Amino acid sequence: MAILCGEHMRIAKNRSSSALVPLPKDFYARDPRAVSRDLLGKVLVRRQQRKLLTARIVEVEAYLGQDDPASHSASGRTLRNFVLFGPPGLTYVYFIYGNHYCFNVSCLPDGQAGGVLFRALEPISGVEQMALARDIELNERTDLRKLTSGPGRLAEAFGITRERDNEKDLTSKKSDLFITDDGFRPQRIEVTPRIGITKAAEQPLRFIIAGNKFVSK
DNA sequence: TACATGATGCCCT
DNA sequence: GGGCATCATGTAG
Repeated sequence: MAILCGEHMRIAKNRSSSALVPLPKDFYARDPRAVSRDLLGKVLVRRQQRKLLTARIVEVEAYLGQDDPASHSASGRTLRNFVLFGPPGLTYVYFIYGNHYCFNVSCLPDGQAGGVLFRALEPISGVEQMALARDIELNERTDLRKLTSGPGRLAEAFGITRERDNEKDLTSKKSDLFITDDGFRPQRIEVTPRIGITKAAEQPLRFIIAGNKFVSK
């Protein structure tokens, strides 16, 4: 597949003999800004039957919790957002605009609300499965950004739904959804205001790998 | 029980 | 660049 080229090819080869290890709970038990920055360049992994879907994290947003007016946890714990108040490293998946799921991970120690929204990924493996899930025809002219560039798109490409994945432990070795470190380090990270919000819209809490073409917008 | 709204994406112009 | 589908959720009444 053409997507496996350059840096990705080298890393894929280096990694092929070692096991895929989920990032530990400690990684997520920190301020969402620190987690956001350190998530850039890591790899989201989905085990799906016999297939392995992997993609590099290139764009995320930090949501700070009860002091952040734009955060779902701003007005306290509810049936929808309870995961954000619980232990770190758990998925928070919600349904939005009657159409899309958004995929987040809880941060900070148990009892403190906060999380990171995944906004864009760069596919590494399982591109055919992602295209199938997104109902996109795959050929030499396909713009691969349509697969995973945007929060709703990446959730669909990875088959992430609230029913299936909410409150899932991303740090468990048994999980079919987790994040791993393959050694890749972004050259440069940019920080910008968050996308699509009205409250606290000016705060620089969106983190992107500079120059990566899979970043949304 | 009713209603307003949204951490989006797609299609049309 | 703008309009709009579509529904789970939270909150008001």
